[in-house]
Amino acid sequence: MQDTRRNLPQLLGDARRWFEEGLLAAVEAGSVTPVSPTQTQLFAVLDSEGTTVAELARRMGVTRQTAHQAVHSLIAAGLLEQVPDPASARRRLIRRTEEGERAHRRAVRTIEQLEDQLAERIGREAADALRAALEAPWGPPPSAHQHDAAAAAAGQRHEQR
Amino acid sequence: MQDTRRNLPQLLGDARRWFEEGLLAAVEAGSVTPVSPTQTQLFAVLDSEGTTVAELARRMGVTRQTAHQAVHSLIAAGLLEQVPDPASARRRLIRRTEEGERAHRRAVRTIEQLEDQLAERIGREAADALRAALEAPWGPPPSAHQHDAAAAAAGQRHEQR
DNA sequence: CCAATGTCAGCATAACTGACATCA
DNA sequence: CTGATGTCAGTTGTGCTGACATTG
Repeated sequence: MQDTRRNLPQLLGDARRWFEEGLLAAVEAGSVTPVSPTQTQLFAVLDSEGTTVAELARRMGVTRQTAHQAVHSLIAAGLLEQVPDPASARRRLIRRTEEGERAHRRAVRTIEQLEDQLAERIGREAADALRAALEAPWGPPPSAHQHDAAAAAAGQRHEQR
Repeated sequence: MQDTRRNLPQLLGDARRWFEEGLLAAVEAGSVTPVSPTQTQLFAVLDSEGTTVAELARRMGVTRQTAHQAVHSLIAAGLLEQVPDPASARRRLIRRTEEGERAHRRAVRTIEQLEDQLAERIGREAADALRAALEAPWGPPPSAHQHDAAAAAAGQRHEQR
């Protein structure tokens, strides 16, 4: 039974898992920092100036409540902190603590190393092509109910409901 | 702030979501077949001759129980059926029903169309390069310490416990 | 008796929706 | 007042572990 080559979405999922397993292994080996996939993503969308929970939720594509919970657990872990926004009393900015900053840098370096290792295995060209293809503007998923044209124009392929 | 370019794992995740959203939208538009990501994967690992639940679990990289549950819900939906294995009474083969077969073919076609649409948007070369890079043998995730050498020798980048 | 299989039950986690108080 | 925000629930779905009967 010819499966018309392997499933592209499945291949993508496997590839992501490859990275996440590598990252997880490295993190577990190097420290006791508990890292869930969600927390990884949270760190990825965090900027160093500080961000509100609602904004983080939008970037991750989840609800405020979900983001709130993820942030909460990371605050409990000592990696994030909440500071009042000087510009507005109702907002609270989420920032990395010292330790969170260290953990983040470590994670970024690990991912870079993984990418390098990947290049060694499948060739630098293939790895670069992979990144290039992924970075290209894919636009919104086709036939996804299209008032999203606006969101597409907004540039990202995140949807913010 | 230069984030050393975007996160490769994150890009992979976004790409997969692009496909899954497209598939979901198409399926929802075309029929009432409820499709969860797990069920998608289940169909992907199913072969037309029929397979046992335990085997499916191994292919998906989950426990028998998890696979069993996924299969169960799809049986309830009328897409799969259980038939006794003529070769062994303790085994029961999982197969697609007529309707399941149709749904599967539709899904496969949809994914192909999505891939074509992607090629239109980012260029055929980039799309082919993407697939080529993903299909290349990545090997086991690095730094997954050395007792994994055995698992690596086992061949796949699935782990089967 | 042993090993693999199919299945039932309980638990944990992570996403969601609902509701509400607060403040610009 | 309206709307956005932060937060506290409750709910659902999906995966896991534990346990057990069946069968080769």
